Amino acid sequence: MTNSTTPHTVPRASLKRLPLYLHLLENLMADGVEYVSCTQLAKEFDFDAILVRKDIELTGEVGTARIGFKVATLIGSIKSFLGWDKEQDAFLVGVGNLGKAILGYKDFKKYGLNIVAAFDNDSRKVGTKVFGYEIFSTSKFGDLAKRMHIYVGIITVPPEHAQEAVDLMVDAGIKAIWNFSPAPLRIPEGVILENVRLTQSLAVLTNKLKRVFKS
Amino acid sequence: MTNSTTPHTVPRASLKRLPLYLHLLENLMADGVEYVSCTQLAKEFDFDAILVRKDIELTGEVGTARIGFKVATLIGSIKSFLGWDKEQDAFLVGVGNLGKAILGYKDFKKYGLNIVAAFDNDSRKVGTKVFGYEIFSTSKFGDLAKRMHIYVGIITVPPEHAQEAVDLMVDAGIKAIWNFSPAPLRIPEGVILENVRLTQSLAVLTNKLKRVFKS
DNA sequence: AATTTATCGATATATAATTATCGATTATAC
DNA sequence: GTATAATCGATAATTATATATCGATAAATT
Repeated sequence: MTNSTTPHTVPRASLKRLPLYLHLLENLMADGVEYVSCTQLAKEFDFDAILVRKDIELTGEVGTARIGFKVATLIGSIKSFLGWDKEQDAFLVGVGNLGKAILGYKDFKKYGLNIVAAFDNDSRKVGTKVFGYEIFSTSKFGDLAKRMHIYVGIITVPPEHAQEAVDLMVDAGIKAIWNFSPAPLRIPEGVILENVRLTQSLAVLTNKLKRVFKS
Repeated sequence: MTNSTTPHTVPRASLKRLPLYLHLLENLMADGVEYVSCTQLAKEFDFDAILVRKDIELTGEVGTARIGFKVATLIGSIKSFLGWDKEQDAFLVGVGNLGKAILGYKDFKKYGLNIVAAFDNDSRKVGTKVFGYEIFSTSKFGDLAKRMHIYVGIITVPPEHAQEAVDLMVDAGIKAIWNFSPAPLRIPEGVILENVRLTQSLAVLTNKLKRVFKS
């Protein structure tokens, strides 16, 4: 279950495929399926079976020939490997359209992320509630983060305020930042920054589309 | 400006870096900067300068030694390479929290994506307006898409309805699908599918965080 | 019980992506 | 004017990632 031979560098690509497997495995589990092979998993995603096996290998899980992996324990291994087995509390800054959408998405809890409060600069928003979350003034961020031992911050502010939000979070002892703003951000050594950039994904789409129309 | 030596396979990673450069270049342009070198660009993102040069090479743009690239023409080359120089009309299906957030994000137009209408199954939503977009019944999708020559579809429905949305779009002649649902989707040959999976990004974040807390 | 088949883990190969090297070029400093 | 330094494009080397091969193993088939 635990992995004693974890390599120093986990391929980012593998890390991104594991949630896909997990999602499918949970469906299989719900359907009462007990065992699954890499071949089966691979078929679902049009991946190479060996690729899936190597990804699973990262989690430390071992399978049995001709049978595959036990669905229930594999789910546990992947969750544990991703850090989704124990809940991480998080604060969100920026209650605009995107911030609201994230607050409204209840499933993050299944992925170990528990948003506990939201913050905004706009005094008209402060004090209101969004999907059950009270909106606090950003001036309260540091105090509350320290008091509640929050280490994860989510940034959904407009790009021109994104660096401010980062600084606020860093000062408050935030260790990992999930950033949805398109601005390039500066963070000190030791703080983790993970960006969600919609325009990057759009770029891949439109570039491919361009070539479709060309041919 | 145009690129006669485009390789068959554009590295996806390059495609995702180009919008980063573009964003920065537009800021430089606004500041009146005329020329920029790969070294400068690389410094902004903590990339290797050679990596940036190779990415730019893909767009077909050529620079001059000791000077670099002309900001204005480089912006044009990147936009053209990404297919962002001419507008693509798009339909969005699924006006929930995320769908609304995307409808409210006006900047996509800058990236060549022009959302023209939104669709939802929920009869209570049909006929209402969200950020100026009228919400249509999904039953109207095919007709309107064909009539308006729409080739791009955006999926922001709950995962259990995502495949339906894909089928609807494919039947309507949609060529490229930008999918925000976490469900694994089946598409026919020739249709482009680009997924935005928030849980993948979250996986990278939490896995890194886990290792921070371990050490 | 022997044979076949699917799948495993381990190791090796191939492909893709990134980084390094090098000669050429052009502004800046002397 | 000549030397110096920065940066280019092109090519080579390195590293990372994905795929292929192979013996071992365990169920299914005969």
